[in-house]
Amino acid sequence: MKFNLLKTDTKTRARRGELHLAHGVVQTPIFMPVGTVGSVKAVSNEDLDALGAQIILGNTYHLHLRPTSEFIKDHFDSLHNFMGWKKPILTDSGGYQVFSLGLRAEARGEGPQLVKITEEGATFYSHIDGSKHLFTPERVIDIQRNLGSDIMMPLDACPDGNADHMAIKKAMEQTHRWAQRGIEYWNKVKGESLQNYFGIVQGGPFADLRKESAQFISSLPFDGIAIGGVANGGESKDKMTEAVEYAVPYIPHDKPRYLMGVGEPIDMIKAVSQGIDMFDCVLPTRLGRHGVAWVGDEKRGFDSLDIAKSIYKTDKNVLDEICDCPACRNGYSRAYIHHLLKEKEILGIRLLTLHNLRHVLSLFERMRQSLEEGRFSEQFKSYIAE
RNA sequence: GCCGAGUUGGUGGAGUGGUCAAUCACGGCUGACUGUAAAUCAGCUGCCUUACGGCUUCGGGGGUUCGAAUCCCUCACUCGGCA
Repeated sequence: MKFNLLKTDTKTRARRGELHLAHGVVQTPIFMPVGTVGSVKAVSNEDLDALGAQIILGNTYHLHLRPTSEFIKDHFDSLHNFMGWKKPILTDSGGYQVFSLGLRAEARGEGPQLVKITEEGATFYSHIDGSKHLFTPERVIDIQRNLGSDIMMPLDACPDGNADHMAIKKAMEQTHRWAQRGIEYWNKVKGESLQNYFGIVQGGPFADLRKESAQFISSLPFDGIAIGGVANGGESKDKMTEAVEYAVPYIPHDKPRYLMGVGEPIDMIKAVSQGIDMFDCVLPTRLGRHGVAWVGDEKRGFDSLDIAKSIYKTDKNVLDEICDCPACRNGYSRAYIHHLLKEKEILGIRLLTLHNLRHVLSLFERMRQSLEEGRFSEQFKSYIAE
């Protein structure tokens, strides 16, 4: 893989780059829509192309359970062929799923027996049929090799962000040992593979742990460095920003940096100013399905509208006057989309999903453009980190 | 005109003597959602009160009863059937 740094902002750590992958070049900073089970919910590949998506996510956990990575490998050779998506794909490792399954089980009082983490890996039970599975650093690489993604993520231990220092340190150290094993395995099997393998920094909200983790993960020959565990368990926005701040200085400049699971437009602008290149988040798609439209921009401010509320019943405006998404460009009114939501017509959530994805993707287009033209910190001054 | 069935909160519709301010669904309001077990989930939804609690309700009026949305009488209206 090649990561070209094209330009660096003079006032912030923001950078404009180019990620060369087997299925194409990704312009950074970039937002990656999430397509967990091999589908960005409610939209097609053609939609994603038209919206300007350059790379999407798939998930090891879900695709392993169904239809299984072996099925995809044997019958279609790759996830790309299976779903018909020609641009790059990043596959997440399932570490986060193991974490969130455990949290859900705990919330239901089922205790931790649903997920068990040992030195070997993470044992968990399928949410589909209850069958028992073991994810190890090696197994998770094999699954992602079967899927043929452009970027693979390693199995990591992803603790509750509100856990104490000792628990988060323990999870971080586990993540490091698994990272080491993953790298050793990958070096053994990768051969001429064009796939890339990123590392994940953990350490929760703690400066010492984030530094230690960033240094350790950066010392391994990963193709890029991700920062994980910043959007789990409802930490405050400040802690999110601080966690990035603690880690970034110890991540080398010549590797792409990926902030996992973030997020909201204003959080991503801030993180770009902190030197992050890549983002993914379910919010634009999930909120779209839940009736919410993201609107606004850095000039007017950002806002979100709950279109299902009755105040929009007679609103003839499009979702966002300045938006160039298919819903806004073709004049679909808030009143009509409100009606579609009330009727539970699938077109409603589809239009909102298209709109929210475009909202985010066009924000990144503006950030890249402003970086190229040297006015990033001016254009986004209200939203960048101090 | 006669016979029968019915009239419950924004809507549909339970309830057929006390545990009923009244199941439930829809609608309404509020909130949540961040590497997707989510086109999902949670709370509120007669009036007053932060709460405890209090108050007025089940077509109108009257009655029986310690006690009625539930039983009786009557009036009004709705829907069937017969004329």
